[in-house]
Amino acid sequence: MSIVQEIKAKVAIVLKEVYGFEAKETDLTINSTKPEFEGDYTLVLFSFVKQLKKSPEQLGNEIGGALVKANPTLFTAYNVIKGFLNLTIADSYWVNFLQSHYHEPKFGSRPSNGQKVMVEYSSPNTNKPLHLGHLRNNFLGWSVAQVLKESGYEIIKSCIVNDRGIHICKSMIAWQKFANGATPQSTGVKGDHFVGEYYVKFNDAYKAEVDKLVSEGMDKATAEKEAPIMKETQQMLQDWEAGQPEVIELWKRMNSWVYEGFDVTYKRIGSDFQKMYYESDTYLLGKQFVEEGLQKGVFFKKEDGSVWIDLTADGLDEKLVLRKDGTSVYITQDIGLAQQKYDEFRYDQSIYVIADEQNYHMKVLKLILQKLSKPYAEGVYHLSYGMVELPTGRMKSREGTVVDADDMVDEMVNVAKQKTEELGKVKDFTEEELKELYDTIALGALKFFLLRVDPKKKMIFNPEESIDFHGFTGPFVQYTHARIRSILRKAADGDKKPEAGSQQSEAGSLLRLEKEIIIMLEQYPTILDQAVAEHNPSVIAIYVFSLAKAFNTFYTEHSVMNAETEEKKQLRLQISEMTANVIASGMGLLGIRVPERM
RNA sequence: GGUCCCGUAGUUCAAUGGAUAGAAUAGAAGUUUCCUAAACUUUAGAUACAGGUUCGAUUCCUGUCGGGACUACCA
Repeated sequence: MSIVQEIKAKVAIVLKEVYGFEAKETDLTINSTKPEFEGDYTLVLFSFVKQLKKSPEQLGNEIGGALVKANPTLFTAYNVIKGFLNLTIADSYWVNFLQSHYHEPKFGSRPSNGQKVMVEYSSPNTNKPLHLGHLRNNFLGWSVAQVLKESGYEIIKSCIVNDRGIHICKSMIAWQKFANGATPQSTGVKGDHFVGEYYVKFNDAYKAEVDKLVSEGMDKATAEKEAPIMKETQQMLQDWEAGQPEVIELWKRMNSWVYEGFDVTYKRIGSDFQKMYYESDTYLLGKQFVEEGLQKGVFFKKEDGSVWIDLTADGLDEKLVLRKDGTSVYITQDIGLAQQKYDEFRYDQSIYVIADEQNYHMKVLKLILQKLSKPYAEGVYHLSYGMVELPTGRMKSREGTVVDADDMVDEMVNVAKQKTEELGKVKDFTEEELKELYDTIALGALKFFLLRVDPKKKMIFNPEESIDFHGFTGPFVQYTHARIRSILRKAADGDKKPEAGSQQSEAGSLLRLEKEIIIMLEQYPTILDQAVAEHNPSVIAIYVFSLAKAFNTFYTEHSVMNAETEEKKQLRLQISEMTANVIASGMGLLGIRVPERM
């Protein structure tokens, strides 16, 4: 039980015994006490002033007095300011907490709760390389999965690859026309980038053809349909669906280039999946549900044979689920895939990490599944995240403003290398160690940058200002960790190691900065609960930064190894060790490694 | 047109309806015979606008203004 829960329980007892008032958990608001007041935690009194018909001051004094009297070892003091009851927790409580947990590397993790959650994320198209937006998706999906895992859920990470469709055929047509048989091997270009180049070439050629037709007097809409290269592409899609061997072979060949490229990127950024789905396998799956929906009266058929669902009662529109030619659309495929995932894994919850431009689509998907009475419908959760934008607005591939994922990582590694060399603190590192350190710092900076913002909100990335290594950043937290590890190494080298429980209550009263850190450490499990409830890793990033910041302040103010007494030294070593552990765990949940030295 | 989201320091981000709206960065001024200065300290700077609900509103409601997404027999 966290200290806040404990305070709430004690307050509830007092309210009942003194006033005969049954307080609900939600009636009680406990906040951290503002630094300008005396105390650690604060009970907000206004909410039951009315029911108890007393002034806030009187109420505060009565409750405070009763709390201290009933729990003299937990509360040592209280004061009332306006409607706020500030409570001071006994130092012995904090020291006791520290001594029972400082040596746990996995403090905060929970045992299995038997729930199974699928997390679908990344979901790339095989016609172009990953960009900055994909990185946000990948980091977010991976991190949310990891946070859930740490909290006791069984996790299956999955990925649906959009490997077919008109956009894939565009790269294929362009390759046929312009490549002269070139390959990633012959050109030395990474496979996904190689294919992406032909996607760009298609668009250039297409635009030229449209412009030409328009200049010959055709209107734009017609020209866009009539451009020869587009007609060829559509023909190729039909050939693909018909299974024409040459087209299939080219498709496989080009996709395999892309996968080789993706593998490199995924490995580098730490994305992994237990289950891959390919749209080429799943795009026909949903059709059987059309019949089911018609029978259940959930769907209806129009005169032309197309099938729809009426969602106007739910505030949405009519939505097509089957074309008049009998082929399925995107939403139909998603229904099929949801069923296939459920058949295979029997999940309790299925999280889709998809950008917020698809909010409407995902709402429709869940509604349809509910109306079809699917047992898994309620477990469908759209983890909607905002787009990464440039200061000038959205990234547009046509305008060449897309920030490429591989380039981004490369650039970060270069900055990390340059910075590290400037500072010259790890001159004794081997080539290998240096390489690993640069990667750790570069990805730490990038992941922290993308995860520190609430996922729901769109965020702006300015390529002009490269991602900083100072302040509210990954490297700041990593640096703090390295500093602490340095102290702990020195302590281990020197005299005896600290022993749990041996110094209880001998360290004297806690200094303000010591207590501040212990209070924060105690809050870590509560922070994890919040991250789970909100599907939001940013609360961990913010927390871990605050903790590192608090430690740095403490570190400047007080010496660990040259503490005033041996007892203080042991206490501070315990604070240091636990802070390092919690930083490492929290960063680990963000997918960020922490170095021993930097 | 309809549905939804968003407007907080110069900039990028915080704030379960709670105390004097927090950080970071950029700006100004400082700190290194002492555990890593990728650090620390001090300073200045913001809730788009107008109403309403409330003991209390950045937060909830209404309206105005501004920005964005979605609204395809594309995926």
